[in-house]
Amino acid sequence: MTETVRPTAYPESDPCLPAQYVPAHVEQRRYELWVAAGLFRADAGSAKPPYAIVIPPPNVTGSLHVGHALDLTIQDALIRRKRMQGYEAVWVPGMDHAGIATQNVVERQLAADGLSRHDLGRDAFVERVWQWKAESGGRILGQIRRLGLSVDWTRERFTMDEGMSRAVLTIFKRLFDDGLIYRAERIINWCPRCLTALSDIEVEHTDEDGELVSIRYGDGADAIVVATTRTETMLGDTAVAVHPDDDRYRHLIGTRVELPLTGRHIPIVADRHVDPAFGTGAVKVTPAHDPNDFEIGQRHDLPAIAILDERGVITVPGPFEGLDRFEARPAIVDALREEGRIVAERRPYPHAVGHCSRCGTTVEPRLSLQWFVNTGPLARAAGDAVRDGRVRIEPPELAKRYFAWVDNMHDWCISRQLWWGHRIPVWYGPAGELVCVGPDDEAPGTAEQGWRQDEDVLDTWFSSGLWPFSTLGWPDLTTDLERFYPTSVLVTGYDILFFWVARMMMFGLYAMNGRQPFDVVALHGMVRDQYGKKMSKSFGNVVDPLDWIERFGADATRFTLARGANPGADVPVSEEWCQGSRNFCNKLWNATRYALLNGATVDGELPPAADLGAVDRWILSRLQQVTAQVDEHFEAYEFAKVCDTLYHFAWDDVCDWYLELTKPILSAGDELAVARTRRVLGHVLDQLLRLLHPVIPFVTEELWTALTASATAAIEAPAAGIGPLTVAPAAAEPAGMHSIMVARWPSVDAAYRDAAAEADIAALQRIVTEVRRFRADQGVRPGQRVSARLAGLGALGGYEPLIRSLARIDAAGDGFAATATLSVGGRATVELDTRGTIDVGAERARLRKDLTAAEREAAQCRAKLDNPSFSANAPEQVVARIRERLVAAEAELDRLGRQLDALPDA
RNA sequence: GGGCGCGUAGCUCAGCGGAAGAGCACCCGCCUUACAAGCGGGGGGUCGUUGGUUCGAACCCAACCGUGCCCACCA
Repeated sequence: MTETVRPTAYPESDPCLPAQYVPAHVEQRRYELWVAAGLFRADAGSAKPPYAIVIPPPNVTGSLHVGHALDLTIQDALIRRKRMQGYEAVWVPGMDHAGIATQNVVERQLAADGLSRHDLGRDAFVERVWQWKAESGGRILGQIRRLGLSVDWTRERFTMDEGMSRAVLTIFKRLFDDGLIYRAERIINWCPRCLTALSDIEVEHTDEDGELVSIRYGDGADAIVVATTRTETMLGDTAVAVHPDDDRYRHLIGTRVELPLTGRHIPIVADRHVDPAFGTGAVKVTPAHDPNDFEIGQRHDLPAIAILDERGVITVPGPFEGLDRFEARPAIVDALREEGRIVAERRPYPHAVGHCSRCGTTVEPRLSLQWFVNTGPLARAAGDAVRDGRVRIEPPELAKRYFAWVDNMHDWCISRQLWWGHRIPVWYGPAGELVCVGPDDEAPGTAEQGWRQDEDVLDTWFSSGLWPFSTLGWPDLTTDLERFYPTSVLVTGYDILFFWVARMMMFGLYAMNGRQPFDVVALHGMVRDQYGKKMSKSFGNVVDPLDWIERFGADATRFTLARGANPGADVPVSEEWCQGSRNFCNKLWNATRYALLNGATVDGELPPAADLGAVDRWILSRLQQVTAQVDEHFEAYEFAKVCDTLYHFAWDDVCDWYLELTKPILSAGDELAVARTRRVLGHVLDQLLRLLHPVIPFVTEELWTALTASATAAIEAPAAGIGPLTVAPAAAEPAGMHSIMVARWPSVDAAYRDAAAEADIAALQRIVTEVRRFRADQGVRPGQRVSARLAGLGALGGYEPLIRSLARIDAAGDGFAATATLSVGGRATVELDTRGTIDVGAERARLRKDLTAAEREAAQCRAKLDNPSFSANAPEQVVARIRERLVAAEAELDRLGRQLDALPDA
């Protein structure tokens, strides 16, 4: 099968790429080609091993920020690599309806028109949210494309779509039937602005300066002093509690005391919860407004008197009625003071206060009737799955946090007094019946018959917790579910380890009969600015990934993020670094350009190592090493190391040395050697581009296509340049579209590991660098020729022309006089004729500096070797290495000394 | 109040028991025929402090100082 391929980023008449890479010419077009060719689509029916990732669904509200870009880049890199490795890789995209967040956004829009959701009514409001979802969601999908993410668009899901809703109903019913979902009156976190219950994780604690007020309840001998930061709740007190063993109060237990301002008398009870050492050792008990007090109330059968309405306004008849809770507090303190009840005021008194994570309003503990998940058994299973190794958390340190959370989880309040979300599938009948409805059930009765459905919706995290299996078709036993569950890895920020990961674990294990939702949880950190500061709008350091994509390209943006991504570590980024990444892409572009101009090819077998020179054997050996390292780092989710390894291999080894070393070879005219090096050059770039493709997909695709296509063209029609081409896919690759996406992931070929070649080229590099350094120290102009004699090259003898070319030194002719000698690695020497070029003062200074260094080195080695404990305890290898160092240092000292003596006087 | 992590070159970080590293920034010199989004060379760190373990410590242990994050129903 053949494909017509048209290289696109450069004119057809010009066989060479332009000197700069322009991402905008490539990215969007290339993405559409990939989608059109179906390269992102997974086939559940294939025989390949499965590899699956579900996208952490972004909230439909808003747009993707740079944190998403990091998260998604990592996943794309994993998916693209596995796809190249021959896995059936599926990446399921989708979005989350984000109940409270989305409802807030739409309510704000309404508020701008002076409307509330109640003006529209429930149905119209929800309709309005769906409209917003379409608009906002479309923007996110566009961003996913711009980032080049290879998600399977045929499998896109939304947490509110029909299949997901069935999943929600199904699991709700099952949990209900198993007694793991219940309805109860409890103290929950209440947001008086959003007017809904919140779960524990939706509450953010901050330390605030409050006031600790000590109030005397009762009078005379029976008086008792309590301390509180929430003075206004005293209106709802129904007891005072003391520790049963507290001698100060033992005589009061069972008596009643007057509650100021109310005329009520409340009992003094004994409860072990009270800490006698804190404050006065006596606690006011307000069962309706404090979780601890609620429990004390339960134990002592105390009434719960609610004093606040849902907006936090005092409802108790009297002088404080109608006051907001924060107005009531000072008012009540004043009133108590007037009565002489205030014993002490401590201010400021710092203590933690909970805030609604969505709007920042101080949450109010409120007694109300809500739905809960009994998390006990679910959380235990979620912990065990990690403890017994079925699920691996990466980095492992973060597992401690996971356990701390999962092992101490309270029951989960799942009902929300919102309109946007999955409505709780419970109906209440005329006689107080309660019926939980599953996906296949009818409503038990009509409104006329007196039946009504629960008004509340479920916490967003309830449906997100089903994501890894509901997106694959659950509750139906689909092929996707069978093939791709458990998913391979979950990639997300450590910030939602509790919010989301723990929920998915609980539900996944429960719904899928003990099978975990994913094998690995790979956690990354937060994107920060170049000083490690958190990004914030008010600080003005927020990076918009689209902005970077437009200015530097999607690849540069991705590379910048991946380059900082070590497991669990925060990722600092800056515009300068993104520029650096852009430069790197451009470097690859130009390296390929060089290769194309010099006839690099991927056609035909790679020559066996035995037929190759040291330069080619060296770069191939390095390639094997790098391939192995990249694999290792990928498997450890160490993307920063993947990038670092490839960056240095590409830039230092390939560009700075290999390409330079091939220049003399390719122009030497030995046809066979030229052909072989062209083949190696083609191979190295081919493999390098493949290794980089997961992280920087666009530029690698563009270059790889050009490299593989033009090589064929050069053979078929060397003179014609590059026109539309007919390219046969290389035999070893899967048939289909010619794309690096379906090219095989490089594997290590031990036959090309070559320690000798690596040592030889390392020596060559040292020689060249030494000469360059000498020239720079001496101020020898780059264009100025210096003649030199090389000796002791050994195996590098054949590379003298290369060395001369790179170091810019001429052969020694008649009248050559060695005036300076460089010794490299105790083996090769370079004698230079520096007459007319040398700066004697500079040379003397250089020699003295080197001499001092050598002296220090020798002294250090001697000190070690003279230490009997060292030779007794240190491993053989270490001792041998120190001996070698000493020998080398002494030889160096000798040489430098003689050279210094030989130097003419200034 | 508990728990976790981090302090290595000006900035961001890698190294985690045997000769102090990278990127960017900085200095010097170069339009060397793939690339000035580039090339060559260079300076710069008693690896937070103080003790300890070891023949040997940036690396292990302890304390302290600084810093960040997470969890938290002691009023």
